[in-house]
Amino acid sequence: MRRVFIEEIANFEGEEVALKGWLFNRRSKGKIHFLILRDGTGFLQATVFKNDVDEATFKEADHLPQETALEVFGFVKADPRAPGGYELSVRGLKVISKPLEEYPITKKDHGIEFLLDHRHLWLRHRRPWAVMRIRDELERATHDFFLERKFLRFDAPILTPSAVEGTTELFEVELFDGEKAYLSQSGQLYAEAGALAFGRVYTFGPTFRAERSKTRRHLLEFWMIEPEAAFMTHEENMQLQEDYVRYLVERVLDRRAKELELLERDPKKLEPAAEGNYPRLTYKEAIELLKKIAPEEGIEPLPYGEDFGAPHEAAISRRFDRPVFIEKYPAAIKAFYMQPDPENPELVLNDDLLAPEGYGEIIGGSERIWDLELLKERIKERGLPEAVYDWYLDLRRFGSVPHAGFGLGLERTVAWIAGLHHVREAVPFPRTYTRMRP
RNA sequence: UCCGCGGUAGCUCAGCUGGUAGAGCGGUCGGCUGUUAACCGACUGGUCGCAGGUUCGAGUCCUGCCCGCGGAGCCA
Repeated sequence: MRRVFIEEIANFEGEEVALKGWLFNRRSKGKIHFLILRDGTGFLQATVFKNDVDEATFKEADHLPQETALEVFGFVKADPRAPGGYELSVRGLKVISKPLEEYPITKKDHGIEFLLDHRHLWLRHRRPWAVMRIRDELERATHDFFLERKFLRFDAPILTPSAVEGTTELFEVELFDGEKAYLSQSGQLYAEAGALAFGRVYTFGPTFRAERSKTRRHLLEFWMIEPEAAFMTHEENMQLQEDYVRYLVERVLDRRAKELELLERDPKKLEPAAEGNYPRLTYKEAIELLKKIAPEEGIEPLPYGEDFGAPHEAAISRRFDRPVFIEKYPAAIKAFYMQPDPENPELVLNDDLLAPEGYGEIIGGSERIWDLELLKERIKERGLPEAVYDWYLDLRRFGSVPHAGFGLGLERTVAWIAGLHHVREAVPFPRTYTRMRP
């Protein structure tokens, strides 16, 4: 008998098959038991009729606890009463293992604290199932997109000697004899080295920020995709970002419709993002827009020269049906390595991409300073230790070229596309200011 | 770090001006031939976050601490 997976069950209508998985839920109706099975690829209803199986099997099926591991044999039937349109008409079953204790996650009413305490088990349930499959799709789409564009996958180190931007808090790691290293907060500087070696690269890896942040947009450990390309201009950088995000959304709409439906995420809200034509505001225009909409959004307008807070970003992003760029910020509030705008050296050639519906920033990018003297000057101005950037300055000493790149936060992108309230649901085992377990 | 809210059964919560600890869900057993978080009946279930104080008496009032949740700042 052929072993099949729930995902492909429709291909086996009328056939007798074997299914290996777990009991997700059980309902009984006298002479029929309904077993809801899961096998990782999906969820399927199995019916056990009294007349279809021997007496012992019928009785056993009515007493299987939730999360029993089992192998089920039966015929695949199309039935409109079955969720998903197909069900398994059971002829026999074999228990592989029974739970030793009562399974803690029940059918309803759990708070987020309890669920996160049991994240290792919660992952078996519908919502995490849908979210993780969307995350997986975004990861695969990322590799496909950059492969098509001839970007080399380039892994940046995780243990690093110092901060990239010198501002954010770092997690310290003890090496040998009192020597210290830090967990990477960005692969960007290394991606720049890669861009000058391979032309176009992207990193895809974990990054760490030791910030005592307690918001729906922050994790201590998150995954970032950081493309970097030699000779790429600010304009081309923004176009690449738009193409990339568009591609991600298209892929999820195309291949993860079922998961979106399960999450009650309306695909119509994502369709504009799959079309492109992302609006572009300059920092100055964004400040003006905020002045206009502040009263109805119930926020304070922002004086020119200050960086947007979360409520400002949310307010701006709510005005558009698709992601919106904000470009050319004042140099003073941005990182040291950003290239000045030739039209106004007070500004830099950078951009943030804000996801709609109030989700806010998912990308930060810029053209990088490629002139050695200017870069040295900026490092000095910010009071950063020049010695640690010595190798980075080498990139400007030997065959320096204009180049640009950006970083996309994976969990924030998953949260937006899947319609989640908090990024902690966008990663299998979230690490936050208040949570390190399981 | 700051502001706000909370911690009572395995889970989600109620518990009024202080007076013998409650419900629903879950679990177990039984019933039911199409359930959709099924339904019906019975049974099962407590260190009221921790420590101290006030009181004849504290889940309830007071003080301190711990933990969590929501938000801010910082950022992707």
